[in-house]
Amino acid sequence: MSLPQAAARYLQVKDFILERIAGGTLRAGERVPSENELTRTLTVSRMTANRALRELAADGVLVRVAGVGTFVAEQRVHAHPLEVRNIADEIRSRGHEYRVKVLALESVSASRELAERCGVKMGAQLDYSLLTHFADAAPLQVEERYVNPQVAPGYLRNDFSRTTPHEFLIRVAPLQRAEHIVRALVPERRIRRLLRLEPGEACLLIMRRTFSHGRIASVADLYHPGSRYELAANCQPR
Amino acid sequence: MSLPQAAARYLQVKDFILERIAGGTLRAGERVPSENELTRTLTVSRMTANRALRELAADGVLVRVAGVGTFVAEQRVHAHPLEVRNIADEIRSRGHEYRVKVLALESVSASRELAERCGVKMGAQLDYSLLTHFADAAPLQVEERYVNPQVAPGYLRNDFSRTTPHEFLIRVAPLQRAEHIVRALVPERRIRRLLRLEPGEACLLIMRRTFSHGRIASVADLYHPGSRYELAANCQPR
DNA sequence: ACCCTGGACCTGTATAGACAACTAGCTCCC
DNA sequence: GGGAGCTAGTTGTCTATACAGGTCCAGGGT
Repeated sequence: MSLPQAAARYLQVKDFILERIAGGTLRAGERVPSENELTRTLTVSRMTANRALRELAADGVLVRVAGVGTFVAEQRVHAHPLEVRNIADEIRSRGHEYRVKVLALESVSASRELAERCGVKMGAQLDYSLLTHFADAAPLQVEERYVNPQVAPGYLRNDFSRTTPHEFLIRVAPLQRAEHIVRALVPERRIRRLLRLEPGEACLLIMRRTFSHGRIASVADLYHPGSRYELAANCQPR
Repeated sequence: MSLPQAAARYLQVKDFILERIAGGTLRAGERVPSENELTRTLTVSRMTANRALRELAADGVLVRVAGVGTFVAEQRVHAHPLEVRNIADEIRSRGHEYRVKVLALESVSASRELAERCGVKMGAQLDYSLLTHFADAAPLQVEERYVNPQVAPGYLRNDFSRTTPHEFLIRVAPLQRAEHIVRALVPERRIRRLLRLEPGEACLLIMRRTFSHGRIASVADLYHPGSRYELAANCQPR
């Protein structure tokens, strides 16, 4: 029986910055408040502000120049092999119209199983979303996602019609590593209906965990209709 | 005209740890000196030691457990993204007995469709094999493969009980590049029976093309039972 | 017109001290 | 014998303070 532990102050500072970037108040190239300004406005010590800015810089979110200031980094493209690409781009690049439907968007308390998968304690709050991505009129992906707000804050306030979860996460919690497990299955009824699967149609499930700041930023189950989706991957051995 | 700037002390501490890991003094799972120990032995402040260990943990080199200590992280497997590993090794490494059954092994004439997929002219001769790979008694992969004898000769004479197609091809036609397409489906009856699928069970299909000497060496369809097989892939962006 | 020097402000680093939360092991008491 | 509670050690965080070095600009001297 304990009060929800207040987030560490350096995390609050990071959130302060990340929210302003995600919300558009701070744009690429712009100057973010200096350590001393943060010390005054957020009443934290300079070392705490320093840690926040330093970690954001290490993650590539900010760029720091000694003697000058700290700036929002230019957006960098994260195209690495087997990156499951942004579903919106993927759909648009094939000449279809992209549309997303938000079926759920809320904060949930982690069950034991979920907590283990997300690397948090049981009962911790996680941001949850359930989306369907459409190519023209046909559903192409059901995305069920849990986001750790400690790592990627502000997820629930994202406007998914403009920014896909993928895009949001890349911006807010720079991708360090991703883990994929791919399975084929005939899914439960809920997913079948959302994907409008034919009876007996299979489904490609990609279970994805993304890491940022050395922690799990997000856990996603991506369901795709077997008849209309395939995953391509190229390997260049070295 | 300045003396070579001494490295920051937290960097010296990081090096101290990294050198001991590289040199074998510290092995995976072993405990590294605590912050207080480093404070004493290296005469740095605890915050400096803390920063060094914290950053190494963020990089995945160390694992820290509050109240317990700091440990060298277990070696991360650096599997090539979506490299489909040798199925025999994969089965054996999970503690199962590997067995293969050769269902067909012959030379065939390429149909129009097949010729296109294999990058040869219609009617060209291709080596064909149909194998089932077993883990203990259960089929884990049905492998249907076409090999271009111009690129990888001698395929039909291979002893598959000793050398998997994968191993053979790697030896005969050095792998230059691989192309994968992954699909989920409920397969045709022939595959269902070979994989002993439950009614309505899905199947993970990996369609693989390997390139050698700039040409397509082999085209393979790898069918896996959805309930007993999953594909793992990790991405380390750089 | 040019230089150059100070000061203001910034990041980068280092330290000492403090408190919290957690863990493992020990002791003590029942 | 076993459970409760204490304790030492560990990580995690926060603060106040200090100094070094980089950058930029304004103002003054040449």
